[in-house]
Amino acid sequence: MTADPETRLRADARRNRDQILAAARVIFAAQGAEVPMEEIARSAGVGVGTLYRRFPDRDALIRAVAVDNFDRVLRDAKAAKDEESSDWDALIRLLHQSMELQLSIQLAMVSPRALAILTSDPAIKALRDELLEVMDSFVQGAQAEGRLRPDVATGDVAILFAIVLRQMPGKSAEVARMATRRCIGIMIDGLRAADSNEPLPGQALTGADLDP
Amino acid sequence: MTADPETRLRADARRNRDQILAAARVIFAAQGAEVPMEEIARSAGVGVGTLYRRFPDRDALIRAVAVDNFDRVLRDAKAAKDEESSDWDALIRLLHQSMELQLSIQLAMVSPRALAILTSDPAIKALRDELLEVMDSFVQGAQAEGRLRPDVATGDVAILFAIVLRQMPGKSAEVARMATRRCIGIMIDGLRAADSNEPLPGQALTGADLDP
Amino acid sequence: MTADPETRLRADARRNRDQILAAARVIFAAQGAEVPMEEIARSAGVGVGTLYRRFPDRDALIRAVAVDNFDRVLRDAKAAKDEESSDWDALIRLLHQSMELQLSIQLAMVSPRALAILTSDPAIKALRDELLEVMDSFVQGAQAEGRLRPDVATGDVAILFAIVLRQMPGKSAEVARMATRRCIGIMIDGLRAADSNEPLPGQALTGADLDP
Amino acid sequence: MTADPETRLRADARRNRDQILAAARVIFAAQGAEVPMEEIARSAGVGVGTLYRRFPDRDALIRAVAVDNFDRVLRDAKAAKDEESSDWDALIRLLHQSMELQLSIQLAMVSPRALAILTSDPAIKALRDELLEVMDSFVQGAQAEGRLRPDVATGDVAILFAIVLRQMPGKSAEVARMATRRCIGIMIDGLRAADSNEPLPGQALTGADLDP
DNA sequence: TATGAATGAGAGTTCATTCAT
DNA sequence: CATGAATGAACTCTCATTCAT
Repeated sequence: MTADPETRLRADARRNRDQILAAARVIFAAQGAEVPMEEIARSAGVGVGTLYRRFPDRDALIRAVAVDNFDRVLRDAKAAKDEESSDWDALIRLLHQSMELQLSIQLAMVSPRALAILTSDPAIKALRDELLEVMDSFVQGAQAEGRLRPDVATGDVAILFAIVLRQMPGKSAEVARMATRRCIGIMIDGLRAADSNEPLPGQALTGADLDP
Repeated sequence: MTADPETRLRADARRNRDQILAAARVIFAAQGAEVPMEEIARSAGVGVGTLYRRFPDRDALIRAVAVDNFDRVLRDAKAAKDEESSDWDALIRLLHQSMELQLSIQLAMVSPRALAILTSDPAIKALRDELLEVMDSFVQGAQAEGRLRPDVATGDVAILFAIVLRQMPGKSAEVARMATRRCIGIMIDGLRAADSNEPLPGQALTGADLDP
Repeated sequence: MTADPETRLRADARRNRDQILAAARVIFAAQGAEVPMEEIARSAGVGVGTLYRRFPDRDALIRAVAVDNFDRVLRDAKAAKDEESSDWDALIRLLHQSMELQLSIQLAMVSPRALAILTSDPAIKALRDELLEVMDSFVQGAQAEGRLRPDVATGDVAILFAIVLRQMPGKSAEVARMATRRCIGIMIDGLRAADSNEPLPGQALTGADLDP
Repeated sequence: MTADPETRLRADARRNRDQILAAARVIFAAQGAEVPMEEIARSAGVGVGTLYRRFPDRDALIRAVAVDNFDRVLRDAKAAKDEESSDWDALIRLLHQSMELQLSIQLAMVSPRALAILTSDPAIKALRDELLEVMDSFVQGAQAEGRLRPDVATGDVAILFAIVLRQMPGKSAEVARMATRRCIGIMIDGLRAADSNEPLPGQALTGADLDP
């Protein structure tokens, strides 16, 4: 009955792994996934050798960061489901809360390289699919509640998430945060069910439309 | 009697310059600004040396592509101003039409490096400022027409543009185009003046808020 | 308890550093300071990467070689001071002995580039100034002894050193060595105090005259 | 009876050739023989193409500059022979006068590359040999006159010339000129016949010793 | 096991030389 | 014939990854 490999790490090794992951998360979010490995190691307070012992190459590190990140968002989503009284409110809360998402997005959308890595990893695909399922329940529920416009599907909402949450480099953290909040507000108004809306072009995008 | 240096190039040099610019535009848009110079040269059908003769280094090439691009968008914006019967319509048209913008956005927002280059170039700043002025007239006009919600300013709209138009790597061109159009539709609905809107948080963002 | 960074290198790194310095010394002396870095690395038995890890760029390597070299000459000069019974003899010995000087000279006088690097480095300037001081004491002493002609100063002597010791490329080592020894002999005769000498033109050159 | 190819050049071509040669002489003397061809062309006021039409490659240009230069020195030497009343005086005059030599020296001694080119060109070898013959007559005559020390031969004197006349980069033209004159003075004193001289080591170096 | 040194492939850039205008 | 554009090999430097200490 051996446990998950990560579980068996010695305490210090464990600590190293966590520090590396935390450092990589911060650096990836701020500068993208192409930073020198040495910089990540330094910022984690370990040598490159240690980094490579834990993550055999850059891809593995990117994957680990992504898994960690999707995990957090998924936990957020489930909490929203449990704690909010309507699906519309859960959706809105997730949207407002998930700054975590920014990193997934940054990773997934900024470099074709990172994207290729992520979409080819089954563990990540599983997490993403699970997240899409939760969102799907939000979307359908909110439409049933009459609060989400009926001509969108989960894919539309996910893309809007992704788009709005992408990092805005070069703005001060202050401005970026406020701008993001305002954009989310506008987006939510655009998603709200309303008679005046002209129908959107094309077909509603489902979760499946987001694949490769 | 213009003496623009570009004008004085020999016919073949001119052709090469244009091909390089076109190739760089396509490649930057698809893969970001960090692609090997050799790849750009090859795709333009010239040797690296030629590329470097026209653009002394990568920064110069990025700048040239950006200038070219802002130029096009600015022309679009002016055409919209002249040909549409209301400012709201002009704004909508610019938004729908300016796929060109995608490249500016890609360049400006994807890599911190490209951003630094662009914001430090006065010619580009001038073009950007001019574009913001045109958009400002659209925004104020559309608000006067009662069709654009009053709690946004030009900065908000520009950021939404930027955000929505960023390339979505990894999706097929087909899906990406449709998704973008749908997102724009939702965004426009969110921008439309409506009684039901809750007020947005913070202050309306002006063009000036977009600076460094 | 010195903490000189060089002292803290791991044994193998230390060895490599020394080999690189030795190889560079030989190659710079033979071919000037513009040789491909790869050639230096190969001749030191390491990869380019190693060379660049120790010396961040060519300039740093040139500087390190120059410091090393001035150090040796300075040691020679001090030994001459301590061990010879007169200043004239010390001067003559230094002149005969300091084949080391050839490299400094080669570096300092052959390429404008190397010259610029060296004159802008304070550590090197300090060593050079210290060497000039020792030579100055030789010169003044030997003049007091009545054995060095009175119408020269340290700058004259230093320039003669520099000039005579410059490498003669293309001659066999054998011929070059002999030719240098003969030139030094002639030069010494020219420096010897003698009634028959016509006065030299201009003012005696001091060490200060050698600055930029 | 076609003339020397150079003679048949059209007037403008002739002018270009001369300008290139003059520019190259100046630049080689100041910066060595490794300067970009484009810089030479620019400074001559022609395009690179023109430079290459006249001189098929860099080696040819170096050779042409060297031939031109040896020519001048040889003319100087012959004038000295004709106009001075003793061989010693002719030798001294040549030494003082031949700043021209600086360029030959610069070319011949600074870069192994230039040296290789020069020693392999028969036209240059011929000129050099002719120059050595004239100097040889000076040396033997001056020794017969009892004014030049008997333990040197033409090779020694030529090497001293070469050594002393090499450019001193980094000094102001003012200082460099004065320093050179003073060094020549010391050297001449060292060459003067005198009882006090200790014999030089080794054998007197003849012109033949200067080969490869 | 952790560290940081060594390696070498590859990217950016320069420049000698050729060739179209 | 003059010009300056185009080419590509060579060089400098960086960084992912491996390996000795």
